[in-house]
Amino acid sequence: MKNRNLSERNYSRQTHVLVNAKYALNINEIDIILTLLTEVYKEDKDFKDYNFTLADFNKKTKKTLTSRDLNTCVKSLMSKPLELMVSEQNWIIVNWFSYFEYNKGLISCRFDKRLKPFLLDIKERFVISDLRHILAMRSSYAKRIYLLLKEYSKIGKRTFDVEELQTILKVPKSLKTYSNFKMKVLIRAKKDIDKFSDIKIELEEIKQLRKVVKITFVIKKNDTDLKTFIQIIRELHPNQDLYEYGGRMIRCSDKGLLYWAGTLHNLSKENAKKAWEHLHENR
DNA sequence: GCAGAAGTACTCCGTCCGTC
DNA sequence: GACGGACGGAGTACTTCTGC
Repeated sequence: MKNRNLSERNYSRQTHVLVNAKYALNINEIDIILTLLTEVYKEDKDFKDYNFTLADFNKKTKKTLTSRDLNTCVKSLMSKPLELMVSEQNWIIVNWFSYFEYNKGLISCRFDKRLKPFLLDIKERFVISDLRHILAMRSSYAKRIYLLLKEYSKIGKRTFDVEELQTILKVPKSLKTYSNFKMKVLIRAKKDIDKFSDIKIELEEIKQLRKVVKITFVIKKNDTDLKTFIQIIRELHPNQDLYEYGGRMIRCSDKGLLYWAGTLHNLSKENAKKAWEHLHENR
């Protein structure tokens, strides 16, 4: 079996149809899918078998999954197909993966071939997402809503019927009640998206009498200031390689100071300022 | 008064983390 | 990598509030 570790790539693309598919997954299930989507390349003609170690997966996602966790997660994932609405007269119900194997620490899997039109050789509307933004979010609904809104970030807003959004997210019965839905889904999603992603959202409720029937998400570029950005890096990526400058890797200490990974010496004040501005601009 | 939103408290279960 | 306990998020149901 050819072994190929996970790449350091963080970007993936999905078609509009796939982003808007109806499915309900928990955090780890979504993270597994989105992590493996970063291994799908634009020029790929077909899906490959992805072979990697559990340690490699944990390294890329900053998780600490055990083989037991993975087993639970994959079993759950394989029992939750997604529903793709290609058009009004054309829908597909399919699993994300055709198989998932774990053997002595080595994981092997392959996306289901039915997903090819939605992940390979994409010509229609698609969404590019940065795995780092999505992995940081704590709510599974935040991850889904982020992808749904990312597609419309250039337009600046997206309106959903409340019921339509609940259907796409496949929320349980108790979250069909708007107050529960707002508190457990919308507000939590806004909090995570504002804090961790490249967009910021505002919620506008459209009512018929007293009933909220539509929600408009107003989408803005997240201009999180440098101070907050440094705080996020301190919290989420302490002592990890951030970027290479002049052949040397730069890291951030848990105190928020940038240092050279090789020598452990702090950057000069001037270099640190330039480096933070570079990281902030390219976040 | 009624319908729907808002708020709160509770349970359950998955995830995380420390230990081995 | 496995295990067990702690913790927090998800889900649920109930009461209170608000506006038509």
